[in-house]
Amino acid sequence: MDDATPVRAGTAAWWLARTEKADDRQRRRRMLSLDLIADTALSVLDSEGADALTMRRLAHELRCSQAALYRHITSRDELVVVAMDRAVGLGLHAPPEGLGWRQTVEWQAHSFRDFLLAHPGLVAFIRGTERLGPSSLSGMEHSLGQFIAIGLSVREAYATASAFATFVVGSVQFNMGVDTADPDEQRLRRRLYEGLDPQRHPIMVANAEELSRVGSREEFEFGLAALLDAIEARITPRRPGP
Amino acid sequence: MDDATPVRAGTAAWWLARTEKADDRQRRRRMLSLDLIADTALSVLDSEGADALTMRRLAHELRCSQAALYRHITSRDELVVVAMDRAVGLGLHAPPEGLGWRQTVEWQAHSFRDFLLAHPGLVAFIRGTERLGPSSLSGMEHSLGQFIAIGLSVREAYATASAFATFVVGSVQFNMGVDTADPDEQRLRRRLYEGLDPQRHPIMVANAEELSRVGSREEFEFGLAALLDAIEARITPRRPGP
DNA sequence: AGACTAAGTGAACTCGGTTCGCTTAACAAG
DNA sequence: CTTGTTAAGCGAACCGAGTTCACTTAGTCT
Repeated sequence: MDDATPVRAGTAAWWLARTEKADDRQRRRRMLSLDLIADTALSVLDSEGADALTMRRLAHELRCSQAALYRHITSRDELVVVAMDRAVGLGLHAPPEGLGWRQTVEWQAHSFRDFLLAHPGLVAFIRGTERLGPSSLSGMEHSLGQFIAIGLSVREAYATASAFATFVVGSVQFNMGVDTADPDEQRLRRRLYEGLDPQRHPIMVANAEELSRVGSREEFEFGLAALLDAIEARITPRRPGP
Repeated sequence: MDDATPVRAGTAAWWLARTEKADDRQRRRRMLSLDLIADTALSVLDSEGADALTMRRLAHELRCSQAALYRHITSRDELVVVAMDRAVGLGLHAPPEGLGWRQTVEWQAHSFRDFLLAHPGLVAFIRGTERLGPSSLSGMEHSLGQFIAIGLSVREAYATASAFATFVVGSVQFNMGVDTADPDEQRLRRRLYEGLDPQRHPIMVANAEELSRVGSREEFEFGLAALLDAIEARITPRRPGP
């Protein structure tokens, strides 16, 4: 049997296989469906985080047995991938029309970040375009169009869009679970910085107070502006001067 | 008992508590020590990935019982945090002296990325500075110094350094487990792009061939250059024009 | 009506992390 | 040297996760 090849969930091969047999499903109709499972998984994921999403919990929520779930998905890994794409399909919207490219990209970046912050359970599972479903690629498509329209090559556009996605994901992942605006958290961070070896970390010790108050949003805005500036710098030389 | 507060491993509070009682350890000497455990965990992590690192496996490797591990570590979470800091302490080196700021930062970014690629098991556990141990903060300290030296405020320097770290982490995390240079992988990606709905993804369908060949390194270099350019622009706002 | 097959079930199985009560060994004081 | 104290370590369990298996149920198609 040659189809025993272990196809990792979310890979290109996997998505191909899934879309190919998508129509075969739902002929025998019962209650359970892939979408229903994905939606339920998503609601658990959002309300109680990644750890709360267990097969038992999901089965209980759907009032079916655990084993029944395996008729629609082959593993928990796959479940997460499907739920992720569903979330993206539901939660990621196209940017408003009529904005300039810079504002559009900015809008997308913020929108993507807000989306991830709204679904903290998903962040850990995010991977690159190789692991995204069709829904997840829509935002990418839009970015590509924008970047190509302003003069980047297809290749550059892809690298640029990926860089943005990378940065957004990194930003959220990097600051997962820590509320940098929480005064208690700030105080702890200050004490941590102050307690470092002044020989090895002179700056952090000296500026503990100030550093403890820099939030994750500040860092995000800086990086975002930097990427935008870089694009601007890259396309303006080719523009006919004023 | 007020110290029953659940202190999450890796948080500022946790590191403070740990350093405070660090000297109490190792008085009664036996075979096991925190460093030994961390080193062993690391070697398992590096050679066989995050999933292979189980308490049973670790105990077997150290030829002790699982329960013995809990004399030094209170949970698997904590184990990972400790191992991480140990890895950073061992694997992250200071940049060579005498480079300009731009080259230094570039060196650091590449060094950090290479480090993460060399320890793929660690990436999933990376969090922001709030969750880093003293060793992990050394690179940050160096960056801060550089950025302040070239004219950024402490606050800006921190946001900037964080943005770099964020981007590096995001880049590795985003492309975890996918070898973009692998021809098979490229072929699959191309087929995936080609198979998309041309209505919704016209650009990706039309440029499937080209897109499938853009690697993760390309994206990384673009973003890195962008961040560096942004700093340059920020510190030389009004350079006397030619 | 009967064969076929997908959907769903309940009970297991395996393998994680973690806890419990116990033993062992190092040290300090008498 | 003995003895009390305490940290280090042990074996065996416990609990909860993902997954599989043999089986039943209910549509669908001759």
